[in-house]
Amino acid sequence: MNIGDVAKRAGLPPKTIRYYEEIGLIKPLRGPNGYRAFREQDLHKLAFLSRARTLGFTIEDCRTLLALYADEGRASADVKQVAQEHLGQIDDKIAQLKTMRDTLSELVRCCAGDNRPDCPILNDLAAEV
Amino acid sequence: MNIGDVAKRAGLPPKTIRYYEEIGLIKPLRGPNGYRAFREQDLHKLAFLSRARTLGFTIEDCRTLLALYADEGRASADVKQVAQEHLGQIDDKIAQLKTMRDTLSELVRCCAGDNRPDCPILNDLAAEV
DNA sequence: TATAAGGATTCCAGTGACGGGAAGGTCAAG
DNA sequence: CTTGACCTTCCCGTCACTGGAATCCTTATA
Repeated sequence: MNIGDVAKRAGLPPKTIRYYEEIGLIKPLRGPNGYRAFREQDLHKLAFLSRARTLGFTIEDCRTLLALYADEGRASADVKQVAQEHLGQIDDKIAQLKTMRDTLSELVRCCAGDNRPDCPILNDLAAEV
Repeated sequence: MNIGDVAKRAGLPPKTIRYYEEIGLIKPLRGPNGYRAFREQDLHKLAFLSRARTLGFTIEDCRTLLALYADEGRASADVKQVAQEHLGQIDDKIAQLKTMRDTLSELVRCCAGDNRPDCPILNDLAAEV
């Protein structure tokens, strides 16, 4: 398979696939013409990566997860730990965004949004320290 | 005021303040020794920026907001629009993170987390495309 | 007065995870 | 034989900083 085919099948841009090779996540073979020659196992890894990235895992997490996946003697506890830490970070991020949203939506609600200059949003931003 | 003083008062690292000058958000004066000489208005702008960044506005948004703040003849509608667009992006981000969290927490819940290799998290990631 | 600390300066490089685009090689169809 | 669709590598840009090196200025202390 050429990169275009795996790209479609894995749902990843060719650029991303080349990048994943560059950082050592996958190691596709090469044909005599210099083209990458992807095997089913490469596609499988790429699909794994695509899914993991969709769930927000970092590239380093993905590396760890791929290693655990390849390790038949892994403990599910190790996988769970990676996922739980990630989950914690997602929760932190959500909490942070919610705080922003609450403040912002209140400010937006209070703003007349007309052609006059007075604006509670700017007033908030410019509030004395 | 030297950069260390404004940094403390505005709650921003000196590095960030230098960066803000570099991209033209602030224009502090210079003393004869080459040190930046911050006026009250510079501090005020930095506090504004600090607050706006806390609310998640991009640097370009901040630039727009500072310009609107400086424009006595602004329409609050313009400010409101910037805030509303940002609010929309925050909401999108939250929704995306929530989707991740829901999937992830379910996977984590199903994972035994013991010393056996079988793991629903990996099974999900490795699911056929 | 020498010196040492602590702050200031600039400049360069790196972050994460790619994306854009140039310059060029390869392949299948007409 | 040419066209166009692929593929290759290489380098730069993203966003908003952060770290670190090398150097300069100021202030406090021995």
